[in-house]
Amino acid sequence: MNFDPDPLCPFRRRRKEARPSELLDAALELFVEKGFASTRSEEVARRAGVSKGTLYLYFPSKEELLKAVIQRFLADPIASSAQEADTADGPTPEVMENLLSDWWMRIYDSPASGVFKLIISEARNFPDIAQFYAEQVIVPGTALCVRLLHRGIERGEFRAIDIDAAAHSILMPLVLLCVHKHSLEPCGISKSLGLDPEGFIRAHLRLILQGLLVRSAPAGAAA
Amino acid sequence: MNFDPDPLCPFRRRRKEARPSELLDAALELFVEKGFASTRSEEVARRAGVSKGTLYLYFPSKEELLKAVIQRFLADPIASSAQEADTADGPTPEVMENLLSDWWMRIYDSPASGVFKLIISEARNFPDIAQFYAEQVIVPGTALCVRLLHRGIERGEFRAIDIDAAAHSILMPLVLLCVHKHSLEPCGISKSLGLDPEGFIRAHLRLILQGLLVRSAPAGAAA
Amino acid sequence: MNFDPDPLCPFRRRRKEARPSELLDAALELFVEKGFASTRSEEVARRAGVSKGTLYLYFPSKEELLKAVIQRFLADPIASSAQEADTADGPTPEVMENLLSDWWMRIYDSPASGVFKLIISEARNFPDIAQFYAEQVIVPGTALCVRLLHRGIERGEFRAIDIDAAAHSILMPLVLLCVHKHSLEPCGISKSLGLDPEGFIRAHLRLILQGLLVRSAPAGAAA
Amino acid sequence: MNFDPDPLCPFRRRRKEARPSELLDAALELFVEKGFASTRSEEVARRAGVSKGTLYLYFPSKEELLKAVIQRFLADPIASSAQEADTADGPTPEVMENLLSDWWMRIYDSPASGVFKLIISEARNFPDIAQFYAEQVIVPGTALCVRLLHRGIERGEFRAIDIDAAAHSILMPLVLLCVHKHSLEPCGISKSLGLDPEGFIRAHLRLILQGLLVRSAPAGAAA
DNA sequence: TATGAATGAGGTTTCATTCAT
DNA sequence: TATGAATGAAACCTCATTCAT
Repeated sequence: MNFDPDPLCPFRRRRKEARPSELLDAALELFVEKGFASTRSEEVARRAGVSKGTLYLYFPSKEELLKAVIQRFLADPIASSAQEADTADGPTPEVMENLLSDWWMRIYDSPASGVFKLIISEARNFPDIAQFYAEQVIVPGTALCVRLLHRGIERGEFRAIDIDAAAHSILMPLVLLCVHKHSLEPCGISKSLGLDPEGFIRAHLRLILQGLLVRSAPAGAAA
Repeated sequence: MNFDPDPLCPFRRRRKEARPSELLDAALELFVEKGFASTRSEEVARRAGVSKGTLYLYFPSKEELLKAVIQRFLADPIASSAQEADTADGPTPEVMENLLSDWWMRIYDSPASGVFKLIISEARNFPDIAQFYAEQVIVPGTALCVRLLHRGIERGEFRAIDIDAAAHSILMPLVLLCVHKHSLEPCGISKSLGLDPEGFIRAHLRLILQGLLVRSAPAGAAA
Repeated sequence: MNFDPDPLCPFRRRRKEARPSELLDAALELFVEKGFASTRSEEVARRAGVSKGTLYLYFPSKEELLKAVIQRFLADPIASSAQEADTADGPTPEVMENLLSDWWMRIYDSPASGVFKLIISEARNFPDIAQFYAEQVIVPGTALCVRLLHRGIERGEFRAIDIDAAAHSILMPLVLLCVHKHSLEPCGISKSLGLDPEGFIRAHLRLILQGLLVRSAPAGAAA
Repeated sequence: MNFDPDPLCPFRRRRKEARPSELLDAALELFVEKGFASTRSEEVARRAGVSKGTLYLYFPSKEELLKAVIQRFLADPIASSAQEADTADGPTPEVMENLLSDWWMRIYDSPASGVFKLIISEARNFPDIAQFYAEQVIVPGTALCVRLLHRGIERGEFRAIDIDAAAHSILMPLVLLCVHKHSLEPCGISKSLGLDPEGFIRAHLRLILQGLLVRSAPAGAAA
């Protein structure tokens, strides 16, 4: 019944090879938007422009699709971009303020920002996802930050604080910013936060650098 | 007109009055643990020690149960405790370090800490919950923090920084700490953070107060 | 705990004895209104002014309640009143027009009229109800009608038609009138019928008596 | 733009197009037999030879299925066949006796006869069904009858009786005959009626035409 | 006798997954 | 490869019935 002599013309091949990616894009969007359990697999397929059955040609189950989504949107943009931060040069405070904010804004603006919300929501139902997240994001992300703090301390730019705690003080608001982008903001709660992300990130880093306390007055002061 | 014998013996009454609370406790646990959509209503009932039907005697639907959970665990422990913080006295840095960490540890230790994860996960599916959270938690929580910052600036203790941004720099890690308690930690990822919550909160607040930079005062000073 | 020295004061006794009747009234109303399956037993209890449990003190199940409803509203008003019709005297056409329409209007105006709808709806689910209806209503009702027709024929007032068929021609519209009262009319369809019941019944009987055809013309005619 | 192979083979298409009809047939049978509320949707599916889920592929809910049943079995066989009756010719009494009894026997013998019982039972629960019935059946059905009566009167064949009332005297027993076919008869009560439908219909129409009264013509006449 | 909290079987509906074409 | 009709397990919710008080 099928006379098609060329079952893989260039066009179809391109479509075919793009399918998994289109499905992953659609799945990320929907999983972040509605949660994993509340997203129907048919909806993912439809948003990717294919039918329900086709989804199952590429992913054996909805759960495997979730894992593929995490894999795809975690490994690439976060871990890879972390490396370039190490090549930075110059005074560490400037590196932190500029490079860190640029680095995170790329994450914030990318679809990967939704992965944070997704993982928070689904971690307990899929513990190996949590494990994967810890290894692929938390470890390299904090390591990047820790290296910067180390450098600053060694260079005499930073005080000798608790490096691990400081890394989290620095990064956690950035993570929550991504989370809010996909949870509260779509509900119109951005006003409550009152902050544009870029502005907040820079203000945040500057506050971490300088602290709240009034700078040592002419004569000795400060706690 | 009513000749019936006492319609509710003490025992029955006590059970009846306790039921909603027991159901809400069970529901919070499970909604936080597995997510709203993945929690079967019968499971909530069973954890509260009653049968499926009994749940529907007290809440007309699973969705209304969710709303009641949010209402119960948001209004009471978070918003109310925020008031006492205002009565504090003494140097603002100390108030921040002591009172703020105590205040938040009470939240962290209470079952209400799970509400943060729950709201992040469900906000987009139930936008009025997001609204409620903004009004009941974000607004009073940041207002408390903003008042403290104000006081510090007016007293000359704090630099004149962007108060709103600073409030978020202070609070967001505390929120994410609660979120992690219910998402990553149960998966055994607490080691990655490498920090006990109380220690981190104090270190975090001290970092915010003092900043990273070495005190470069004209004459030697600074801690 | 119960000090009541007189557990059956006159008032309570009266209530108690009235209970089954009140429950049957409420049950008839609701079964006719919503159908047996769609009526919740609690609703019956509430409309009778008692609680759910009390219903089960008087009737062992919802199904037995239905049977009691049928028994109560079938035996009494229909079968009993049929007897008096036999005592009538005078020209049979007048008896039919007057007595029959009075008799049926009493049925139509009584709550028993709803029983017709109820039985039509539930007969197949409860075949012994159908049997009971046939014995208690159809048989005596048609018998009454048959006797009247007999009398008219014997007296030379009526033509010698098929008596059984004629009885049904006479009675069926009266039955359907009762059915419509409880099915279409509450939906505002009375206008479509365009007839007040009393007027229709008299017109109907007169038509049956006189027929449609033009009365035998001066010279012989008619089919 | 669509390179997919034929999306619906003939076999699948035929099944798909037949499904709704098969489901409606099964639904009518069961709704008439057991009532709407007492019919489980799975039972409808099974009688149509499909599974529970398939039913919901074609009808969004049990209630919509009911409405589709009414629509299907009302518009087609009753209203449409009413038109042909108007094309009749010849003496009106004969038209009434022959055509009307044929017309109604077709209704009686078709599955649509059950719709009368169904509507009587469910009208109050679904008022728009009652409305639909009034518009689609009562109005055209009585209009057909009214036209016949009109013609008879204008031609001098019929006396000038109350046309609307007469139409109901004619039609109501026919309707109740259909109702009984699906309520009492399956319970074995046909004997009480003692009449085969066709015989009764003809006897009924003849009685309506001729009346009960003996022809008291000046000169001898009458059948 | 009367209550109404509690139960759980059973009904409606959804949706991940399969498979014939 | 791609489709979408079909399935049936499982979820939500209802309600007849029980029973401790």
